[in-house]
Amino acid sequence: MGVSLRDVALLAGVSVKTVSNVVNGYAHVSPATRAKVERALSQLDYRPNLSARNLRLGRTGVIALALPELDAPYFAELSRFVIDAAAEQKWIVVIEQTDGSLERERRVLDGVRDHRVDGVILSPVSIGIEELAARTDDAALVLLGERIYDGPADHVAIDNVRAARDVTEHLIGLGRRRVAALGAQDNSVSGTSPLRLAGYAEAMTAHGLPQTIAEVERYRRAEGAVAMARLLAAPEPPDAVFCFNDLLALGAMRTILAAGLRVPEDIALAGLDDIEDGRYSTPTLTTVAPDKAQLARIAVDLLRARLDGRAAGPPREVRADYRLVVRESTAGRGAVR
Amino acid sequence: MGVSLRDVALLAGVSVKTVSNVVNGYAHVSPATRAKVERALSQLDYRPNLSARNLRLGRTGVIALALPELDAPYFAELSRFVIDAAAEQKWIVVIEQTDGSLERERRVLDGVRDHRVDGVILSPVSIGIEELAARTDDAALVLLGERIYDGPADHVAIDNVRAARDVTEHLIGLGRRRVAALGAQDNSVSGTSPLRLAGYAEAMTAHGLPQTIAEVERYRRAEGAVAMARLLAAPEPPDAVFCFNDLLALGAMRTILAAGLRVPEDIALAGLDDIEDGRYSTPTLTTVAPDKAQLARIAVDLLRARLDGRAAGPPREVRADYRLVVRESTAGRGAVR
DNA sequence: CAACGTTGTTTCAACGTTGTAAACAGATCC
DNA sequence: GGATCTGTTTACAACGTTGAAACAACGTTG
Repeated sequence: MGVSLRDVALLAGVSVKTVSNVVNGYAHVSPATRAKVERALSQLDYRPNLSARNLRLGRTGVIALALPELDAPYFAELSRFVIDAAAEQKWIVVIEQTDGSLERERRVLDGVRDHRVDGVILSPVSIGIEELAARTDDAALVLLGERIYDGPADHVAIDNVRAARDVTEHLIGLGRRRVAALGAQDNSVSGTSPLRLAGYAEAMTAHGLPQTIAEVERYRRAEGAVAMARLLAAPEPPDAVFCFNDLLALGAMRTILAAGLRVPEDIALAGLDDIEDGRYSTPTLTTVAPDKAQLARIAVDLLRARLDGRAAGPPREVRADYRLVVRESTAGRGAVR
Repeated sequence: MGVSLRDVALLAGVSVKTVSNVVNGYAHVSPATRAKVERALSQLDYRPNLSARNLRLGRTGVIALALPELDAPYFAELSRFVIDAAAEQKWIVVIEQTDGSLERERRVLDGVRDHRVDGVILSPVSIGIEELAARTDDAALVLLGERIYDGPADHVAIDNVRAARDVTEHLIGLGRRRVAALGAQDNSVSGTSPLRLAGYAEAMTAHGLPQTIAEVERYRRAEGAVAMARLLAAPEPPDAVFCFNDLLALGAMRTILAAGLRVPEDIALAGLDDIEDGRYSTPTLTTVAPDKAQLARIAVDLLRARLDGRAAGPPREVRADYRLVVRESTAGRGAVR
């Protein structure tokens, strides 16, 4: 085994606890001993044994962030923000990919009981409200995203319905009338698409416009491209498309441009997520930008509240901000953001 | 805190150690007590405290797998195999993305000293042999990939030079004479490209053929597409291209097809990595398939050897197998694999 | 029947850390 | 000179676990 407090104490000629005090920055240590200890510390290159510390403190200092997929840019970007927000609490984040599988989601939650992690931030896909409610552990848990509202745990998300309505309104505001929605899903695993569809429908209905809906299986570029091709093949192709996320929009954009049509002149295009790629596409992509940093911070704060104040309290529902970012794909090339 | 052995022991009316014995499947426990204990165990839903166990055993049961990027399909696929191989040792794998940054690579190695992980499987990019050799910790470390050979730690990789030569020979064997290499890098961070370039050069020289080399910055689809466009624009475009990985090849394929040329009739195309996408592209992609499962298993085995037998021993160099997988992109559509 | 082995169970100590409380030294006060 | 306070340091115990050793009960052997 490595160097322990005992070894350092022996070398410095003080008690183990004094070394511990120095390591933890305890105030009342005389400059002389502090110097002495610090010399011994660096001489032996002491590193605290985290297992021992965790055992003593009853906490691991690790939280899990469980997401359905990491290769989706939105989740990858969100991860960064969570890691940063957690770092401020001196927490380490382990990221788990669930693939949306029930078994994996369960296993992540078990991590709390196994004392592997102190808490979990979960973007649930398969696991149900009932099962979450049935869990007896006092697990600190924050739910993320659109799948579960008013569940048995703290929850943070943007207002998807309103966001979708805003984008749709924006497209209608450009004078477009044949505004299509791209990204509906009939496999109801995702909680996202019904909400965004609802927002779209609200806006269209409010303006007395007919709805055109293209379905996809998954939120990926390729699916966006294929679905867009179907829309183009219709007798009356749309003059604007609201894609339920940016990846779909980028796929759709490729199809439109490949067909010799122009964005936004022939078809205006908007997405949702504000991923990096959309800022550098040609044309750049209008989108809804969830405040990812805020989202992450809220999730971490909710977790901390549960961990600190053992105070149970009812689950909290929090909305994160978002803003509509108008770029070239709805404003014409060369337009200023 | 949760349920401890003590709680279970109290309920079952036995000693703490007996409960521990049952939990760990120790042989000499009478059926009667075992049943009694197991009832108490499940009644209280006991979960061992890993911090305590780790402290006692001096091991964490966790290893780190540190890769430059996870969104590259090759690394993503490799991760799976490492996780599986580690699971057989009852090890948990935490995956760290280093982005090839020196600081992150160092931090991963520090994980060993912090008792966060028992060992590390690292695909090094920035860290140098000298620094690795200078590390005083007895860290169990296995290096992966092409960057460092004959370093101060165990190492496993495929024979890149030979693999590259084999592919090139295959292309030449098709009767092609203007065989280009796509994927050279002048920023020498990657250890991969010089090796693959050397293999290509060996084969070309052996057949007295002139070399054509296209450079890229990173191994991504888009770069492959752009580099291929440059090759096509040359006065004498190639009739075969060996791309240094599959992503580059898939990018190149898009460019070729978009230019109205046929694969493999006009230009034969081969990659290296055998990623999923290449099996479903049109045409399917000829490639070198490193035995990823074997690669992963060897890495894990090397690590285990270091952890079990404290026996130091000199660093070991191991070569993993690979095979040339001929698909449509060099064998004509409809050809059998 | 004493010595010995086997099986089942327990006691003890230790892994490295930190909170609590107490001990200690020195300064200040009356 | 004793009491009190402040600042610094220490002894102790405990977190939950498991290896080593001890122990008890029982059967086997010479």
